[in-house]
Amino acid sequence: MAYWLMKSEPDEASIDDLARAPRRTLAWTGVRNYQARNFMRDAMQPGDGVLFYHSSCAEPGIAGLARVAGNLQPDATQFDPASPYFDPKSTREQPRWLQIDVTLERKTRLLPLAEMRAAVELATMQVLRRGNRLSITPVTPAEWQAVLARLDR
DNA sequence: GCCAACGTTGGC
DNA sequence: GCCAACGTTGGC
Repeated sequence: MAYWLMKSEPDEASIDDLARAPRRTLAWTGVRNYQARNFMRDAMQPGDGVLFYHSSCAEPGIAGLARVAGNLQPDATQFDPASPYFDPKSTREQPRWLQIDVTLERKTRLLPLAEMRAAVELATMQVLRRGNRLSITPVTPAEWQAVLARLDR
């Protein structure tokens, strides 16, 4: 089993939105970066652990634990001209972008970005790398365990 | 709102 | 294939 960190802007999809969703599951749409898409396509498996991260907000940080539920398919928003994620270069025959379902495991205390940066045992996390902009990044088992240990404090 | 960092685009 | 210009991300 693998682990991931997935960024979401709480204005669009927050941990509470996920908690309120039917079966506590949301389709992860709007990924428009090839590297992140390829993680969904090639590496993410149902059951994988997910650190749900709030970005571009007042209090960025990890807000909960989730799980990859599967159901990989073309991202519906790329075909919708009304959507900010509309991609005119994408076709139903050859879709560019994918979505995958994510299910909430549990909401946690917020683990703020500042605390993550200050934590020696989390220093290797990709999301903390300077200039990192990937919305999906792999998390090592050691990092996962370290985050869990810290969340339960 | 600012700005550094990065990805993508498109001319050549 | 190079690379400058541009757009986006995301913390502050």
